[in-house]
Amino acid sequence: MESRYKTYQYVEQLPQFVGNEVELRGWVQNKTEKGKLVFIILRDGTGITQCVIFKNNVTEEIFSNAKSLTQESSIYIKGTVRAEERAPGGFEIDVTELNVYNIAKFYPITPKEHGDAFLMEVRHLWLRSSRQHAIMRIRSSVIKAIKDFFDGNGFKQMDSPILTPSACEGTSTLFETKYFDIGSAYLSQSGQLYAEATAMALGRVYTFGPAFRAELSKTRKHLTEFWMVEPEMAFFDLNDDMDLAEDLVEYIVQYVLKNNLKELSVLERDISKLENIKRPFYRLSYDEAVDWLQKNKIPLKKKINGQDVDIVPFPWGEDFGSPQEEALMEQFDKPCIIHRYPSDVKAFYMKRDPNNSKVVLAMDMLAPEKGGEIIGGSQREDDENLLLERIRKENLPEDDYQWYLDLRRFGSVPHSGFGLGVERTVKWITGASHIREVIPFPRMIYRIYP
RNA sequence: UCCUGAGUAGCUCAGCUGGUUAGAGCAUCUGACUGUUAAUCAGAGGGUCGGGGGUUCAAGUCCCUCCUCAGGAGCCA
Repeated sequence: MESRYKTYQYVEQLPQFVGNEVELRGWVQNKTEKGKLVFIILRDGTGITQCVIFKNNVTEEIFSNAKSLTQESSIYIKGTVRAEERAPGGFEIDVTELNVYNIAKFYPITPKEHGDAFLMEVRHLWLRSSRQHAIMRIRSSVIKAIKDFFDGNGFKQMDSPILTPSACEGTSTLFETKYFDIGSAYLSQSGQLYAEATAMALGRVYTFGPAFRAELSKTRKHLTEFWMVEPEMAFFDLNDDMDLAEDLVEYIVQYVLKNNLKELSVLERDISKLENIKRPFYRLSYDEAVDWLQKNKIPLKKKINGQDVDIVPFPWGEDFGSPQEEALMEQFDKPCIIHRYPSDVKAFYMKRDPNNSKVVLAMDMLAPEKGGEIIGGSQREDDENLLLERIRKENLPEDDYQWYLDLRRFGSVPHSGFGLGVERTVKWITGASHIREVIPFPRMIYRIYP
């Protein structure tokens, strides 16, 4: 689509301008001087290119302006594009004109190494660095892929409320805020329940928005504010749900491979590992997973009276923690879905397995290479009485769930859905070591600045 | 919240068993150089050693306390 708005020439278009004059606008990533030469690495958001200012080719004023440039100063340049092997990226601009928008003073992020704590303090500037730039472009691709996938498969997007009257799942700690005279409102931890209602109106829907958890998690895979896409499908059973989850993840990874090879290379990501992400993925029932843990003597780590205790063999009925998930995933080179968990460790809205009342029709997708849990989903309980029973058992406020029970009173149907964590997925695909790197401005316990 | 670890220049770090005026590289500023890629070379400026208290003739160093940050656990996307 041709833009109606003002367009400029960009670094990413340089190959088509070799031998011609271009005008570029951007920031000075680095500058070195060598007598009558000034080299500038110009960054314009689409890429970087080297610009050379040779004293004899420009006016005295331009040359002295070039010498006075500092890291991250913003400039306009005009010059001729030339293929140049010695330059990063293979192209170089012979500069004839230079205008300065702003001379940056004392940019704090130097080309040397920095610690994480410092970089988080200057997150608003850190985003300009090549690694963060690459991650943000991949994040944008992942979101585009998600929307394309659902839009192309007959889904309608619906938006769930962010302010909610009570907990969706009843378990997590929520952010609370005053809501006029009505009392308290809570920031949503999931749009799922509302997506279920909308699926009964539109058939197949997805909700895509932020989720908030006030838990005191302090790990490299948790944020207090994160983005989640949650499809919900009427007339889908657990198997349909798992098929859809696999298709989605395959589509996202292949989309990124098709569109972001340059970024993946900046991140030094092993492409072959991503190329391998094609259906079918692996699937294990919880029972099979527990068998494997027991055979391989993977313990359950528990705290009993303040003492760390390893329980072997792993007892049936306990939920998996990071140590179990990581051990299980070491054998796989593709994502693995674990399904049919004990009902006691899963949320109240999950449907009981008709073949085994001890388990629910739940599924989690774990990513390889320590990607961890990227998807959690289930077939939903569609029987009014069984659902009410679970709500009472978990001591949830029954009144708040009357509308949700209505969905089971007026034309209840089998339906399923899942939630995919955008940051967890981007972290896995990019190979980032910490989730805070894959969202522009991470919100974590102990950090809300900048 | 619990466990572990760390705070020394703008940044990354060194600083021994407590002992003279607190050290380096990068960044900043000045100068030199026509091919730099984290350029190099010469010079300059830059410090409440996280805060407070204590021990001592003497504390960046030892003790107490508070603060901040990082990693892990549980919870989960």
